[in-house]
Amino acid sequence: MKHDFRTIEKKWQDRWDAEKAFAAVDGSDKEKFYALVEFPYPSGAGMHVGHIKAYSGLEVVSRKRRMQGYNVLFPIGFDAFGLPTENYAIKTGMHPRTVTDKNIEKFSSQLRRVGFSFDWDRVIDTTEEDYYKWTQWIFLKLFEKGLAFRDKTLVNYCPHCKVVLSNEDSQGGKCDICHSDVVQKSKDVWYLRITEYADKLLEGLEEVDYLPTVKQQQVNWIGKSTGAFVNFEVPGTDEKLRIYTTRPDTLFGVTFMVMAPEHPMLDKYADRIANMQEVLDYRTVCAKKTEFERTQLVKEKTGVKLDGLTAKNPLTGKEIPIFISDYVMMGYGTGAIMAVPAHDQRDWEFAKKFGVDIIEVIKGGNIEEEAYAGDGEMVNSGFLNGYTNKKDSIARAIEELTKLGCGEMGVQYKMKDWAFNRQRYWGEPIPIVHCPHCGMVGVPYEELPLRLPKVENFEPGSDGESPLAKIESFVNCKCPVCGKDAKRETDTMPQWAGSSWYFLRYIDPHNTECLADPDKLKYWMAVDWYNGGMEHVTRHMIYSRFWYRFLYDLGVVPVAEPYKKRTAQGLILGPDGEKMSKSKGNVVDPNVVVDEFGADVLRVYILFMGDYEKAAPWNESSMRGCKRFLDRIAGLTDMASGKGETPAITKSIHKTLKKVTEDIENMKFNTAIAAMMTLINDIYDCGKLTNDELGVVARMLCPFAPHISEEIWEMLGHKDLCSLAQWPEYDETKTVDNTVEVAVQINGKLRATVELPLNCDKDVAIATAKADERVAPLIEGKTIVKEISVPNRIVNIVVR
RNA sequence: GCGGGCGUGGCGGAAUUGGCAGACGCGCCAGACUUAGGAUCUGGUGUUUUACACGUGCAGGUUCAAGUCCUGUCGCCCGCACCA
Repeated sequence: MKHDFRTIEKKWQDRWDAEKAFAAVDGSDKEKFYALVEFPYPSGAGMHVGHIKAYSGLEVVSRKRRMQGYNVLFPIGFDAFGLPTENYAIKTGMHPRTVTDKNIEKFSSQLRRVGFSFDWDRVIDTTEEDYYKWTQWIFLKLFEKGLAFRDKTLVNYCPHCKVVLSNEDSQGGKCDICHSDVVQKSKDVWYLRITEYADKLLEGLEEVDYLPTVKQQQVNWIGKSTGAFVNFEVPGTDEKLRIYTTRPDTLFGVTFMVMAPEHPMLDKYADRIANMQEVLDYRTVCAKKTEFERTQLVKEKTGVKLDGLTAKNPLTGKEIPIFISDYVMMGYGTGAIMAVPAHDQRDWEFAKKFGVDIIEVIKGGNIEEEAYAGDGEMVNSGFLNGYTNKKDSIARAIEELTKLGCGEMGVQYKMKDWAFNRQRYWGEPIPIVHCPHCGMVGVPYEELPLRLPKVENFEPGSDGESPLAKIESFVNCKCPVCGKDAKRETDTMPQWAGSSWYFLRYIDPHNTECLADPDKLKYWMAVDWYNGGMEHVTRHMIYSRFWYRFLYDLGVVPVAEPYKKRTAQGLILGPDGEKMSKSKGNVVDPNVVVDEFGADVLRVYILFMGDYEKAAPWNESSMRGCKRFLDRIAGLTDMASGKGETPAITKSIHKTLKKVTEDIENMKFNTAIAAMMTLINDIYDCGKLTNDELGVVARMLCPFAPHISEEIWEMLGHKDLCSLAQWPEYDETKTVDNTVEVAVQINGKLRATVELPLNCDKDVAIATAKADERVAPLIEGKTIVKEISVPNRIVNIVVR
C-alpha cells in the first residue's frame, strides 16, 4: 500500500470523532490514568510546532495506556483570558469575545489535524461564564477565609500595559507581556495570601515526583530561610528597630545598622533626623533607578548616615550608627538589617566605604581582605566564645535573645503575596462590592457568575483605571448585605486565575451545581502525569498548587497535592539553532508540515528529533527520514502474508516491543522510534512477515503514528479501531538470544569477539576466548596475570 | 556570586549505568533503475600515516576495564540574584 496520508488522516480523524473513541468514562471500574498537558493560550498567530511537541509526549503515553486497558482522561482546553487578545481587539476594533472564539476555532482545527486523542467533549474555555463562575467562586472562598485582601503597598507596575504585575510576572524588572521596564508604584491592590501556604507548598514537594530541577526551582522560589528577629533600641524613641538575620550569633560583630530608603521609621522620626533632606534626596535617587541598575553587582555601595538616630546593640549595649542604603530592600525581612561587616561581603564593602569598624567574631578568614563567610571558632562574642558549630551558636544566641526579650526565632520567605488584580477588561470580574456601610462584601454565591459586561470601549483609562469603571450600569449596585447603594469592584483577575484550577473542571466540565462532582474528583484526582514548559514551573504551578491546597483544606478536593508527576519538554529551536520567534522569522507552522508530509510524519519527527526533555533544532531533511520510515511501514502491507514466521523476525519484534513499551514510560520516544526503525530494516532485509506480525507492528506504532496504523489494522481485516486494540505484550523469553557475541580484550584492548551460548559458564567463556585464533597467538608464551569474565558481555585477559 | 544542567563524527543524537563508543536518522560517497530526480533501491561512511595506531572539551587519577567514577581546569546553556 502507498502511504496516502492526505486521504487516510482525514478518514480516521472523522471516525475517531464519530465514535468518540477517546472519551474518558465516568463511573468506570477500570484503573484510571489522568494525563494533563498545559492548555494553550489561543493567540491569533495559531499554534507552532512547540505546542505540538508539548502535547505529543503525553499523547503517546495516553494512547499506549488506553490500549493497555486504562480509563484515560487526556483533556484539552483554552486559557483564553489575557492581555494579548485584548490588545489585539483594541487594535482591530473586534470584540475580545469574537477574537477568542476565532482563535479557539483555529487552534482546535490544528489540534484535530495532528490527530491528538483528546476527549473533545470535555473542552473548556476559561472565558466562558460556566467556567469563570467557579473561578469567582474560589475567589469568594479565599476572600471569606481572609486569604484575599486589599492593601496599599509598593507594587510592580507596567506603564506600557497599565497593569499591576505580580513578582512572578515582572522577573528581572521587565514586564512579562511587553518587556518594558517595570516601575514601583504605591497602589491599592488585591492580594492572595499565598505566603500563608508557603510551608505547605514546600512540604508538599516531598511527596511528589517532579523533575529534580522543577522541585529545586520551586524551593528557591519559595525561598524559606530560618533565623531570628532582633529588636534594637533606638535611644530617644519608644520604638525599636526590628531586623531579620540568619546569623543572630554574629551579633557581637554588629557595628552599624542599615535601613531600606523607604523604611517608615524615617518618616516617623523625620524631625529627629538632622539631615532629613539628604535622606529624602537619596530616596528620590533610588526610586528613579530601574530594577536593572539596582541589581548591578559591580556598583559601589551608596548610602546616607542618619544624623540623630542611633541603635543600641542589645547584647553589648553599645551605641552604633544607622545608615540608609538601597542594598537593603523594603520588600524582604523587616526592611532593615544589622550589619556584620567582618562576615558579610555587602556589609564589608559598605563599612570600608563609610569607615565603619569591622570586628571579627568568627575565626578563619582575613577580614582585612574581604568578609569571611565560612565556619570557625567564635571570638570577641561574650557567651558565644569558643563555639565552633554554627548550628549550636545560632541556637544559643536565639535562646539568649529570647530570654532578654529582645528577639525571637523567625522564618522568612522570598515568595511574596500574590498581587491579584489587573486594571483591564478581558479577565474575570472580581466578585466584590464596596459598600460605604458594610465595607467590602462578596457577591452572593447564587448571583455568580458576575458577568463581564459587554462594552464598546475596553481600553484602559489613562489613570490606570479598569475599563469597567466607566460602565455605570456595572459599577452601581446595591449592597448584598444592607441593600443600600454600593459600588462594584472594577478590577479583573490576572491571567493566572483560570489556569489555577482548570484540571479540576476537566473532570466534570458541565456541572452546574459545583466546580466538579466529589465522586468524580475522588476517582480522577490526582493528575497522574503533568507535562508542560519549564517557564511555568514557578508561576502557574505554584499558584495552582496553592489554590488546590486551599480547596483541599476546604474539603472540596480529595488529596493534598494535585500533580503526582511533572515533566517538561525541551524547546524546538529554529533551523538556525535559535529560539523560534516571529521577529527572527524562524517559526515553523505545523499546518504547513501536515500539508506536505502528513500528521504522522510530523508526530514521529518531533519525537525522534532528540531527547524529549532537551532542546533540539528543527531540520526538515531529517524529517524526510521519518517520512521514509512511515512509507516503508506502508510498504510492509505488500510483504505480509498469512503464515511463515521467521524466527529472527519474531525475536526482533519482541525485542522492539519491549524497548518501545519501556521507553514510552520513560519519555525516551527517540530511542523507541529508533528501535522500530531497526525492526523495519530487519523485516525488509528478511523480505517477509506474517499478518499477525504486521498487526503487532501497527499496534506498537499506533501511539506515534495512529493514522497509518489504523489503515494497516483495517487492511488486516480488523473491524475495531487500532487505537483501542489491545497493546501487544512482549514475551521476555523471546527477547533474549540463545547465543551472544562476547568481546575479548587483552590488557583492556579489544582483540576479538567470540560467539558464546547465553549465560555460559565463566570458565568456558575464558577457555573459548583463549582458543580463538586471533587471541591465541597474542597470549602465547606470556604470563597470564588475571582473567576477567563478565557474563554475556566481555572477557578480559591480562598478560605480562 | 549562588543553584541546576551540558560538552561524544560533517549534523541531530545512542550507549542495558564501569564492560565491543558512535545505535537510529540526516548529510556525504559509490552503484542500480531512470528522459529526469529534492523519488526509490543496494553498498560504504569516526580520524589518520591501515595498525600492537588514535579517538567522547582539556590535564591528571582510580580500575583488568572509564563517555560513564574521583580531582583540577576550560567552555556553553538555563534558573535565581544586594534575600540580610
